[in-house]
Amino acid sequence: MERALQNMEHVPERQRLVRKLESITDLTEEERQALMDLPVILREFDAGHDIVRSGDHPQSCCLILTGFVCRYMLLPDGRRQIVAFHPPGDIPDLQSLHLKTMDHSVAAMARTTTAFIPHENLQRMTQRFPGLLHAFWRETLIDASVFRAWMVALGRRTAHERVAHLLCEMTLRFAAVGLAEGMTYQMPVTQNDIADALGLSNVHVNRVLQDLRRDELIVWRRNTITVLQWGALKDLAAFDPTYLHIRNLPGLLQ
Amino acid sequence: MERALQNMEHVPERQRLVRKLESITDLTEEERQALMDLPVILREFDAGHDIVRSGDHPQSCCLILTGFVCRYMLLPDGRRQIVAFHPPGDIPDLQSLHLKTMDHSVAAMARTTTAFIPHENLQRMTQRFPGLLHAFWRETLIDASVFRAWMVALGRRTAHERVAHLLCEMTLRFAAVGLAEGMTYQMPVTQNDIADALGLSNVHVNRVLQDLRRDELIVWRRNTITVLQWGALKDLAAFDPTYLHIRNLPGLLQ
DNA sequence: CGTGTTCTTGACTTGGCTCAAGATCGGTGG
DNA sequence: CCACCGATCTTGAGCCAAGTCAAGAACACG
Repeated sequence: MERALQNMEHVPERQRLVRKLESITDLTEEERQALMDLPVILREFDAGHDIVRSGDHPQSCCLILTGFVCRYMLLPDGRRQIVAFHPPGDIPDLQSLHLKTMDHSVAAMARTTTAFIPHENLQRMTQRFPGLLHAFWRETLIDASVFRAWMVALGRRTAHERVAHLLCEMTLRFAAVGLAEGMTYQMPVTQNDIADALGLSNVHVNRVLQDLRRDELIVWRRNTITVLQWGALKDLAAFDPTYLHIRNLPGLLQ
Repeated sequence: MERALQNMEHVPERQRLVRKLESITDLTEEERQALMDLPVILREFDAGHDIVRSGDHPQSCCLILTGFVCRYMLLPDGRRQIVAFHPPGDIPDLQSLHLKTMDHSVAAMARTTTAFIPHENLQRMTQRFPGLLHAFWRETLIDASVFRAWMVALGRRTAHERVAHLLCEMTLRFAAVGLAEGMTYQMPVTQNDIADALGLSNVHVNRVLQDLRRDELIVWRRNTITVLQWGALKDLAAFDPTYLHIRNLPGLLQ
């Protein structure tokens, strides 16, 4: 269930953290090495299981190695709002370094491998490498920037625009960590999950997706998404990638 | 229009920053002093004017000394989403330290005095006092936490719940920086602004507010808000203050 | 091949929107 | 001190985007 990572294990997966950080900031060779050498605990989670729970006081942060994860909040009567999605390379609860009580939960959307990094190891590393401290701060700031973009979607976009916007965002984020092949990527979410992320009902999400498929903007079969007409999708969403603060966007996706 | 702050000027207003940070973290005497001694540039803004604009590359952060400020984003067709409100003591664009391009704007909602703090001064101070660096990081993390709470409101709460939730939040935040007298505070926003913050129309906000007044949960005349029935408002909003990460909440407001 | 999950469809409902007009408020200048 | 004017608030009527409910189809997986 839970064990320390051995040297040379999961190297490509761990590099995704480096790649993620390098998509938003500069790292020195030393910093890259420090990240790869960070002692972590491996844990696996099945789809639908919570990785961290609202109210917890975590002692470590979880890096997603494989799989897919969401963060969500529940109202007392069970209404759910998904506030973020996280592909591999992300650390969804980085904030727990400073905010001791979790105000939301993190859940696996598919079978997920996580590397738990004890807070003390992170603290020690950021003391030694202030550059990494700033990289992590920057990462949380971009997190917040994405929240703002979602707020605009939730508050002021129509259902069609919201779905298109989410698809644009996820396309870029998967591409940024090297998990897209051209315009195709794997995102293991149900229409219900999309609904809870976009403040819609599952029925309505279904109808919107049918429209997008009918108009041949996307293909979405099982967990595989392909964007057929990036320009049209971008226009529909009024998508402006500035808020992702990704450097060196792939040319295709400008 | 714009000038350097003189010693001994605006001391109570500048202390609000200290007070704000102390509502969420511990400061040493040295850190408090460093904050008070920080060289800044004073600027005044009239209601409705932008303080920072989307697309800008600011070289300083703006501390709100007096007045009231919002952050907002616009869609190409003019739809507006307000993503945050900031009473005095807040630094709404603290993120510009790391994210060079503003992805949203900051606007004055009433005549507002700001203290612009050059990035280099902030950098120097946080190098000297790592505790302040962590305080500022923490502040941006709480910012993000508030965004998440707003996302839940925008995505999953009814109009009545949204309005009640916003009122609960603002009551606590004004109280935390000493700008509330009991359950009364001054918040210079129009019903239109509330609508743009909550993803509603101004007409509907008007009707909801009438309900809240009829049920004697609140009084709202001009810019003065008084919460008459904190318990009932809290229940209606299903308000849980955890997400504000405020230490030592006033007992009244538990 | 059976079973639970996810997707799809239709029929109906509704919360909140739009439009438009009138009332009220607060600040300004004479 | 009052008259005026633009901004804000209020009200009513009609509408529509998206929700709810419920049942059936397709799918994935053991």
